[in-house]
Amino acid sequence: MGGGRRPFAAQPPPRRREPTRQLDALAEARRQWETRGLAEPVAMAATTALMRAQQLASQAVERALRPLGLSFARYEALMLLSFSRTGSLPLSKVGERLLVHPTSVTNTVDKLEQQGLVRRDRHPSDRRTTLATITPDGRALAQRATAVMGEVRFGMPLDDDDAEALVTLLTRLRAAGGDAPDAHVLRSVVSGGPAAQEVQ
Amino acid sequence: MGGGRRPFAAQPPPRRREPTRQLDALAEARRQWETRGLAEPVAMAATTALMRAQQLASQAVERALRPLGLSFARYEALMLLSFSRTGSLPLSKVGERLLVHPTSVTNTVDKLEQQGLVRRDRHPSDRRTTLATITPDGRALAQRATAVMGEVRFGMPLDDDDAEALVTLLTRLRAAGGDAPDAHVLRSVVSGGPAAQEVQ
DNA sequence: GACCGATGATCGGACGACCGAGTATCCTGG
DNA sequence: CCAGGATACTCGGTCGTCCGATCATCGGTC
Repeated sequence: MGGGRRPFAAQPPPRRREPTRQLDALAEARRQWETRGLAEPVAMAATTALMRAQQLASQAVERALRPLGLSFARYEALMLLSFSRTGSLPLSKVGERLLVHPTSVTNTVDKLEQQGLVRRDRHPSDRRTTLATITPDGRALAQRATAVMGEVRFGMPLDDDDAEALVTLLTRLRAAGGDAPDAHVLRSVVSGGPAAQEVQ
Repeated sequence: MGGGRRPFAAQPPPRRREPTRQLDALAEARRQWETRGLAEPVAMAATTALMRAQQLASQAVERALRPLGLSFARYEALMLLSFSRTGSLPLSKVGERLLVHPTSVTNTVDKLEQQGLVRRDRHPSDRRTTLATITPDGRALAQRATAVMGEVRFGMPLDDDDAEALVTLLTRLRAAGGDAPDAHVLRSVVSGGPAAQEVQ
């Protein structure tokens, strides 16, 4: 993280080293692709655009969160816990919701635990599973972080209309591309809708 | 990287451990956001969708490239060099085009060099700069990799129409969000800033 | 009740990207 | 000609993610 420019006002421009920008590297890449008759130029353009856009948003978000001692990954985990009824979830559940690898969850929770924002508890009945429980400090910080995230619009420079259109396209992408269900079980239980209820 | 599911056929489903999917964690997050009246729900949804989508595409791409011993970062660098007239570019140029931090370029070129795909040369006139030069092996591998990338459509599950729409939106995002022109203006203005503490 | 395939979490290792610093080298204004 | 700032690259350290493998536990089956 550390390139691009912070898209949003809020802060005074922090003097930092960054990859100097070129006019449009992506358009240039696409031009090359088409000129040379390489395969799937549109997909190529879409993927590279996707990666750059994510990079930009991610950088903006990480930058906003850093003063609070959080990363986006940890912030997400914290919010997830704060949404749960009891303030705690099995690590496996966290990974499932956040779509990250089990080892990443272990990692993230390690950090949050060191920071005193989360605690590890035993699961009452299943001794394999560990529960991550948000602490009062964790809740407090999550709230402050959410305020900050709102100020920078989550690193999303588009206005709500465009952002909504983006969500539509990306939802389609995720659906087509593998964000697929192992959810048969889950789904039937929860009463059919894609927008499932609170899963605990 | 190992989450999601590989959206494309090509390989036989490698039995691997992956974050088990849940129906739509993102829709759920948004529901929570709106229910609780938190700030900027649309931006939140767009950013999280962007990150997941990138993650999916990235995983698909990395997975396709791995058998060739390449990562997407290295593949991009290789293609960039292969597009240049002489097959070599200053490292700074590479970073600029690929929008990555100088240290990342050093890193990437180190790896490519170890693999014998790229060579480091002296710049004829400027002794500060190092040229990365693609080797014949590098060209050959880049070509094979491009074929593979075509087969998996660069990890892009959308069809060309949707992909094109996505490119349009993301281009707007990048334009609005900081993929901005070169920085001389900004630079000069910034000099007065006190120790850049970007506290909000 | 014992077996054996799933499941949950962790460890060690690898990558990519970043930041902060530090060393050369260029270049320009006085 | 030289000082001082800009530029190019590199090193050391952090973070997040993934993979492969390991260990304990669960749970269904025979």
